[in-house]
Amino acid sequence: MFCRIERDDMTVPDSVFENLCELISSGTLEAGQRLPSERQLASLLGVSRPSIREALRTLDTLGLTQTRLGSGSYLRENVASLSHYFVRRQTAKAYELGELLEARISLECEVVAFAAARVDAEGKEALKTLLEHQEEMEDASGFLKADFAFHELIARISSNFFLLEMLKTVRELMLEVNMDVIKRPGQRLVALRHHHRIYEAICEQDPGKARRAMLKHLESIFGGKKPRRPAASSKKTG
Amino acid sequence: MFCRIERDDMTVPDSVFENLCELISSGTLEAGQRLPSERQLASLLGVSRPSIREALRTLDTLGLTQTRLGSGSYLRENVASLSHYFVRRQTAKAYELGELLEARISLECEVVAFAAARVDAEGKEALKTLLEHQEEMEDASGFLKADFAFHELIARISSNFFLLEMLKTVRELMLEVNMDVIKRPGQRLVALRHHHRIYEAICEQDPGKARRAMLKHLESIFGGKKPRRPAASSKKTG
DNA sequence: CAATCCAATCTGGTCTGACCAGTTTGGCTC
DNA sequence: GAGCCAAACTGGTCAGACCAGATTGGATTG
Repeated sequence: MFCRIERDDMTVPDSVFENLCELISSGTLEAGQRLPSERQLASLLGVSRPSIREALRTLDTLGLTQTRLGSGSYLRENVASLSHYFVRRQTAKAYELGELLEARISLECEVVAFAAARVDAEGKEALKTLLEHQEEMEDASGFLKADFAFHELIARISSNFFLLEMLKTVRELMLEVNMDVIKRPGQRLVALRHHHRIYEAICEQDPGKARRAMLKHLESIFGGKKPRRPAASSKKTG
Repeated sequence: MFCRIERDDMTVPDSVFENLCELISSGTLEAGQRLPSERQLASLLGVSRPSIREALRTLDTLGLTQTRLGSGSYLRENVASLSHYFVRRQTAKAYELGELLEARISLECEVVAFAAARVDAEGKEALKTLLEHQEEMEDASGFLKADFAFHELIARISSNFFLLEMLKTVRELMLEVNMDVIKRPGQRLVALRHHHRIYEAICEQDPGKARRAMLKHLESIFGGKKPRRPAASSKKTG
């Protein structure tokens, strides 16, 4: 199961890191599962504990694992998210809300267009199920969760995992704002209606329509907060 | 200059990390500059060397610093780039070229539209200078560099640093492909002509035109390689 | 005097072994 | 059977040592 791969140009912790990455990507370790203890890993890989710790630190920094004192290192459920990276980096650089919003709108519109072009029967069915599920949500938190799921599913249907990750990152960075927005009275009904329009456009496999529906959705939701957005669609002239 | 900040819920390396981040973001340390040695830092902050090493490892992982054996840890010039993060993570997850290409096209088109809407006289002047500089480039490597600079300047003019970072990441991940493409005969002249069109559209502050010019540019450049792109612009119907 | 070379001394890389502080676990008590 | 407590885990931190690559400055040499 474990074997130490040695490359000349690589430090010991780096090679340990690669070993662990392989274990993760190969599926030997499953989401949420605990990794062997530092001492066990050190013994198994034939290196010292500090080297293991540095490798684990890298995994932690990249958001692949989470380490709990006295308990162990656990594989994160959501390996794909970039947010940890950004959160850590915010110390060095913070993004303005306006930028995030703009980025989100840009990405969502692109992604939904791809989704509309690539959706299949299964995808339509899944979207419909999610939509019905969201309608039943009573509390703001549950609604927001369903909202995330809806947007994420669209991104998955788009089949572009790079855009998916970017979008996920933006959304997670905007978590608080989303929570504020969703609590506004009447907001949920509006959001649901918009989601239905987006869903319909995707079902009709009409990228342009889907894009416009998404744009309208996001602009209406964040309308009160937008500080600037002079060129959202492609036909305006500054 | 240095002081150890202690928070209960934070580990020693984490607090060291924050300290160093502050030094970086405050500008006390400049790009390219060498950090104090591990032993010095340990002594200054009153912690052990392993703790310092873990903090430095985090900085390295985040791409903020670069550590050279026997020499020291240096602040990276390009602190904002995400690419290191991705490169490291590729061990756990790799993106397909098609996805990257798609993401790049999406992002570039959005960004250039914003740039066209927000450009000022200074920005136009800078673009022109870059363009003239690129025309003088003889070798493929230099041309590619100038190409990067042109696209990056557009992203900067767009004033959205989040999109800028994403785009930068995509571009760096596609570095090899770009190199291959730029070596094709006649490719450079075509690229230059397209760049001129984009430049003109930005100068006219016409986001739609800029977007179309950019789309044409990228699709023509990567045309031979594109595996899929059914919904690039906003008016097509799948 | 200038260029060269080499050794002292920096730097990071790694290991050992120890101790502290939380968490988990299993057996003991009630 | 439920609750509790201690032993045996786990990660967190430290000290000190040694190796290997990089740097530097003085001694050597042209």
